[in-house]
Amino acid sequence: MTETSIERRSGVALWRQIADQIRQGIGAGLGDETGRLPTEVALAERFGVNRHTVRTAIQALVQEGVLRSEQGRGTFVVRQPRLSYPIGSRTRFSAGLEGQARDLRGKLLDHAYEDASAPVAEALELVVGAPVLRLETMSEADGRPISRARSYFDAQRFPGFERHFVRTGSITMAYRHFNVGDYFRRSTTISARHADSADLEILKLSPGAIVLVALGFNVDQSGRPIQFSETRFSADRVELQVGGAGFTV
Amino acid sequence: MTETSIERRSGVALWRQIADQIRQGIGAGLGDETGRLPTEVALAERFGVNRHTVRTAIQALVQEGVLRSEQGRGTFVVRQPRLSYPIGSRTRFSAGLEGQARDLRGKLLDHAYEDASAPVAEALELVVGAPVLRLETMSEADGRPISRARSYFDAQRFPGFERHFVRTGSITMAYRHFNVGDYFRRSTTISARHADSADLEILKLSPGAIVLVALGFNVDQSGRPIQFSETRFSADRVELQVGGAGFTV
DNA sequence: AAGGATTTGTTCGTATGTATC
DNA sequence: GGATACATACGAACAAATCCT
Repeated sequence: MTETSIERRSGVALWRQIADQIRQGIGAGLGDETGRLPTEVALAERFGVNRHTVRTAIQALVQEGVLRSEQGRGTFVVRQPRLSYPIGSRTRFSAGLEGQARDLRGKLLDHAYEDASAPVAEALELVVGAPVLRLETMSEADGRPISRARSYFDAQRFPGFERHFVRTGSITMAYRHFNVGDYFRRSTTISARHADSADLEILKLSPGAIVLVALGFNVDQSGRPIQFSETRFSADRVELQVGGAGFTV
Repeated sequence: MTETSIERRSGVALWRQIADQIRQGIGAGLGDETGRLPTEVALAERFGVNRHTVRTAIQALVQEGVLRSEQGRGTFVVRQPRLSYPIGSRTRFSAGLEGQARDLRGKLLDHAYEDASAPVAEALELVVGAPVLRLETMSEADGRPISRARSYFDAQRFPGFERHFVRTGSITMAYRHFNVGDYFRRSTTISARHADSADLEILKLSPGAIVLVALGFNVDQSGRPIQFSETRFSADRVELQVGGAGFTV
């Protein structure tokens, strides 16, 4: 379903283009049943480049944890299927990924009380400058970084929200302390871009990696906005699932 | 909401990274109300690079049609807001983008009758090797390439489907000739990756560009699968919208 | 058990592209 | 525009680990 091709003088180094193609190819079943890649010489011939260039690409992917090289034996795919993250009216981090990973956890990286900027104020239906809580979080599945998120909450309605989140490790549980028993995802807007330096560090990606960006907008049972967030998923580790698979749209 | 950052020794030339950031920044409102970019000197300072490097980036974007430079006046954004493509149970190309562009059209690039591969057969609930129709299409909004898609249909249920599509320019209309009055999007799986060479050519992208990949799965009113497709959207031109904005989830 | 073939790992040198000043 | 520094890519040769006969 994907053709291989390399563009010279494109501003993107050949080794990076090759690394990207190999990374893609893995999802499409590159490598035989044992997970073994073609030899470096074969790959060099196939891409029309020197063996060194292929080696640089492979080293980047080894660094990333996608491949594993063994002298004398070959280079092998480290099997790590992409997590499927459900998006729908009941979107929640923990509930969606259960069964796909043994160890799921959310971490609070940072938090601050700020004055709402125009887009944040509009999303939360507050006035510009109203106090809001900004939460910087990240999530891991079996030790692999999956996503990072920046979320905004009405600081007057949810004072000390971050403490409840830290104690329970869950947004859903933290809401309970403010009598929000249930809540819904009103809308999600999905785009994609290159990872910035903060993404690279937090999600442990290599330069040039892609992130899926989901702008989410949650409301409580009465339809009042309670959360506005931007979540960035590592595009190599996650796909977003809308509908199907027996969950409520 | 997005930090600007440039990575040296990343395998991506600085001018390309800067071009990517400017392209993204345009969607986020970079440039003042007249669409004028900061001066080359200011941009160079902001990105921490030499002015020549910024010039190379700008020249690439001018070539791409995103910017326009005028000697003595400045560099200006050619306004082209990102289209918002709704994804839900009633996902249709034409209906979703109405009002966002004046001229919407779908083109048939290629078609062929083939034997179903394993994943296609599974999605359409056919046996492996059953005859299927493969359609290669693309779509444009006001002359800009928006997406390309590869779709599979049960060839026995929809013989000559491609002719009806060519005549009407619409999948929805083509279904009518086979007594499928209505149909639904059962599920959509979204991922992102670097554009391959076919993407670059068909969508008129530059190397290193990102595509949003949506694996979609349509069923008729009785719940029988009727279409399986992979659509690739230019991530710079389109965002995907799930829920909200007054359309049925 | 021995040795040749295969495959990855390392080290030279050279040319070109990218970015700075 | 020209000089300089560094990253990228190529080519050739050899070392080290593994596999197969």
